[in-house]
Amino acid sequence: MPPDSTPARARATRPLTITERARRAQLIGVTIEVVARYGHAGTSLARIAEAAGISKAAVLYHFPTKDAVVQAAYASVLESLTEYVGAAVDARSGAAAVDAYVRSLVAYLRDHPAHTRMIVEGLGGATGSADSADQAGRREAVAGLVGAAKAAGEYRADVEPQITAVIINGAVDAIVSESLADPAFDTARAADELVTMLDRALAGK
Amino acid sequence: MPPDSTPARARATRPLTITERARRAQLIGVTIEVVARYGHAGTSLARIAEAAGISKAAVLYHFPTKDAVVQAAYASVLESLTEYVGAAVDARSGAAAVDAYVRSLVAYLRDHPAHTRMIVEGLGGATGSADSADQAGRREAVAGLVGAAKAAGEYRADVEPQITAVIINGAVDAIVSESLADPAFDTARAADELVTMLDRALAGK
DNA sequence: CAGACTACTGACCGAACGGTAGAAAATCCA
DNA sequence: TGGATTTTCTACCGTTCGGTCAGTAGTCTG
Repeated sequence: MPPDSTPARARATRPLTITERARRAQLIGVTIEVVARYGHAGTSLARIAEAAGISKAAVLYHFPTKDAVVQAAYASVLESLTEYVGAAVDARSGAAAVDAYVRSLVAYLRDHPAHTRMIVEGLGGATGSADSADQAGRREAVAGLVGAAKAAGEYRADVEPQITAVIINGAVDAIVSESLADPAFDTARAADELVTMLDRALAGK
Repeated sequence: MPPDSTPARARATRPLTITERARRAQLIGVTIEVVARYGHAGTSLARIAEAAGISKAAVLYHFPTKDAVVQAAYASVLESLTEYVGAAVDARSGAAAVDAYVRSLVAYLRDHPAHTRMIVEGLGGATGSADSADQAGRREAVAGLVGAAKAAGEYRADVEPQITAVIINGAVDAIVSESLADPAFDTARAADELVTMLDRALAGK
């Protein structure tokens, strides 16, 4: 009997049961689906519980609040995406790393529509995430890539990494959003086109 | 006594009173502010009414539903923006029109922060708008501009208008969003940078 | 001045929200 | 087997939501 007044797990990093892990994983999974389907505003505790086949109270037994569930789901998606893109980017350097960033991001999001919808929702949605911090981190990462390509002499000297990063991220996001709105949109071709444009615009002399 | 069961104005295009016009305009104005400040999810009928200094019922006297108020506000912003950008674009042709599109859009949104926040909110928000239709229209418009520049021989022959339009819109939106998150961000410089990049990437041989 | 119409209020409604309480299953361990 | 612990349930609470309703000042008109 630890002096743990909290009814929900959460406290003092107890070992975490098998059932606990399984339920958490399941709840995160269904929450991703629910947010992808109904949007942030349409994601209620009741809906998550129903999708998981348990009661609202059971959900709140595993997570302290509804927001905690959504945030965990969001973090899960972000981690998965970051790992995927990170692997692709780390395998190259210079301008090739920037190209890999564009292509892997588009590829990942094409292959994981639910994740994509959740992230797109989350970018606009207020509740769920560290939003602007995430975005700033992403910009810095890309700016780092651009800066490296510039330092390697592959990009022109007058390229401004921060601004370029904002533009690249915006272009990639637009390609992803477009493919969500119009499934017939050829994302791979669009990614190729973007890479070509970046090469012509940034490479050089 | 026309067979008009609807309590709210709305029906049969009656002349529309002075007070009516004034209240409508006021409600649209405060709704833009409220959405800009609290987001789509945080915009309740009560909040709109309070901001306008009248009761909820009074708001619903002038508009049939809450969504109608939000939609009217959204349409108002869109119309204003479209007019501004349209004027700038129509004054040029070819590649210069594309440049004007980028610059005027960034300029307008820099000068109207509340409008900007409402639009950015609206793009992600489910309730308010014809969202995807608006986006598609916007893409077509820009694709038309790109196509014209291409036909005029200012852009390379292998430029794909649709994909290019998606990329341009994404880049512009990213610049705008960035300036919202970081007021110190130099949007005019970013717009210049983007225009330069587009010139290098698309202009052609 | 009577009646109609405009513009509005406050009180209220049902539904949905996130979250809590207490008891009941299910499971584990001695 | 039996007591403790984990996991889940049903029932409920308070709040907020969009929206309705009956009534009422004020104004305009015949």
